[in-house]
This record gives sequence, C-alpha cells and structure tokens, in this order.
Amino acid sequence: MKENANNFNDKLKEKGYKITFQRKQVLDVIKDNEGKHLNSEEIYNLVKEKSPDIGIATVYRTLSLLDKMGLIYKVDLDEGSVKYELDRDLDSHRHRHHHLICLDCNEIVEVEEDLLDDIEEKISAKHNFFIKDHSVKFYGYCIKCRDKYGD
Amino acid sequence: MKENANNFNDKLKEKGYKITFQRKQVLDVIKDNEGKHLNSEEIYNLVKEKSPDIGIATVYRTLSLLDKMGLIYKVDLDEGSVKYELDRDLDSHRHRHHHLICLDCNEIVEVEEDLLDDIEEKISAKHNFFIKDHSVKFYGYCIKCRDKYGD
DNA sequence: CTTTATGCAAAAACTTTGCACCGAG
DNA sequence: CTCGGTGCAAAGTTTTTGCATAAAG
Repeated sequence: MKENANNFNDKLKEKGYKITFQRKQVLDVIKDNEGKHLNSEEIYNLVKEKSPDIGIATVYRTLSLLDKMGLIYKVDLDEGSVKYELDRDLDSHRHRHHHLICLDCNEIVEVEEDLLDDIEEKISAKHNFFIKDHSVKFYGYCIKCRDKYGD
Repeated sequence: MKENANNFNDKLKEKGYKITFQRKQVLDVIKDNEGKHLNSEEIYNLVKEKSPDIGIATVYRTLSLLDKMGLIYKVDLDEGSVKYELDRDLDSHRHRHHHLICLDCNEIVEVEEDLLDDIEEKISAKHNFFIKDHSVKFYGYCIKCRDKYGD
C-alpha cells in the first residue's frame, strides 16, 4: 500500500526533476479528487485555494509533466474539453479504464472492466500493430436521463 | 450506390439549410481525402486552392454543421489535435470504426471491425447505461516503427 | 553555486462571434 | 424580396513561451 507521493518523489528524482511545493500541490488536488475528472482551470482554482500565488502556467507545466511521467491521464472528451485523472495503478501498467459519457447530463462514469484483450489480439494480428494502450469511450444515456425520455 | 452529395443536399434541405457553393467545397475536400483525417486548417487550405476567397470562419461553421448533421465525424486525437473524417455509412447508423494510432510516427490506421457488441452488452447491463455510440483508439506501434526498435 | 522551476505577462494556436453585404430560394 | 450564409476582423478560449527571479539540490 505505497503512497503515490513517494512514487511521485522517486519518479521525479529518477528523471532529474526537482521536487517542488507546487508540483506536490497539483498532484494532491488530483489525488483528492479521484474520479472527478477535473480540467486545468478547476485544478488551477483548487490549487490556488491553498497556494494563491501559483500561476496557471505552472499548473499547465506540471500537468504536462505528470502526464509525460504517466502519473495522470489526459482524458479528451471529444467536446473540446480536456480533463485529467489519476492513474491508480502505476506499477502494473494496466490499461486505463473505460468511460461512459452521458449525452444528456454529461456525467462521466468509469468502468473498470477491461474486456478488450480478445479484440486487441485480433486487431494486433490482423493489422500488424503492437498495442500498448487504448482509450474507449461509450456515448449514450445514463439511467437517470433515460428515464426522462420514457421508453 | 448513392452519391453522398445527394444525401448532403437532401439533408440540408430537410433541415432548412441552404445549399451553398462553400458548403459543397468543404464536403468535397473531405470526400476527396477519405481516410486522411484532415484538420480544420488543412481543410481550409485545400478549399482555398479552388476557392481562394473562402474564409476560415465559413470552414469552421461548415464543419460544425456537417458534424451536427452526422455527415462527418470529429476525431479527437488526445494530442490536442482535432481531425475530421467522412461518415461512410450514413444510412445504417453503424458505429464509427476504430483507430490505431502509432505513438512513433503518428500514423492513423482505421479498423473496420467493430467487435464491441459483447462488451457493450455487458456494460449496458451492469451499469444501466444505454449505449448509442463509442469511440475506440488503440495506441501502439505500427510494424514500420516497431522494426526500428528491433525486438 | 548551478540549474531547474516559477510567476507574470505576452504570445500563440485555435475557434467563435458581430456585422455589413451577398446570394439561395 | 427575405432570410440565412459569407467574409472579414475582432474577440474569445485555452495553452505555451520568454524572461527575470526564486528555490532545489
């Protein structure tokens, strides 16, 4: 049950990056909001609550660093909005989970099942493509919104 | 073997939109470059070759209209780039195909197989989510780039 | 002390909007 | 003729960059 923070510090050191207060603040906000899918502005605002002097540029630079290091995922929602989420399972290199995106209320539900192994195998073989990761989004209606429209 | 163009004109009329030269030009460029995944700037430049007076705003307005009408898909590639592609199968309302994205050369290969029906069924049932469409991207290395790295 | 990171503001990249004029129906 | 569409330029958004200063190691 390792703290991600240690992992974070280790990874930074490993690559010669410095461990700064701001970087810790940004990661903390993302960790404290697991499952929430914050965008850069939301992260910036939350970090600013604790550290009002931080600049948006630092947040962008940190997000891009965290993404590059694989500590967070950039989730691109096709509606022009970019959100970030924690990678919960850094060590095992699992595939990221899927997202169910409600076309009505825009709620994002995460789905832990992977279920894509067979498909990957088929596609790998047929197209000679070595698959490292995938991104799967299902668009539709959640139960709440579906009810609104009756049948 | 209906021409998409007719479909296009019909759809426009249906919704009360006007059939303009510029709209035809934009659709033509996208049709002439099927499989190429052009971004807005590329489309703008190609249209400008034939019609130098067109404005970028018109291209954006047309792309957004075509997307809204379902004639093209907006493909968001997670690298901050937005590309557009033709919907080849307007009538049957099939799911869009998948994309294989090479992490090295950025080539995008399209995969026609769908193969997601089982998964959709499982997820629908388990999460009470009515799935209308999906977006699937596989990230990895194409055979050419894989060879570069040996084993 | 050296090098990287930060904050600020300016710039860049991309997209949308307001408005007067134009053209499809 | 009428109303929606267009081109242009200006304005928005979101993200990146340059630079002097601050802080990590």
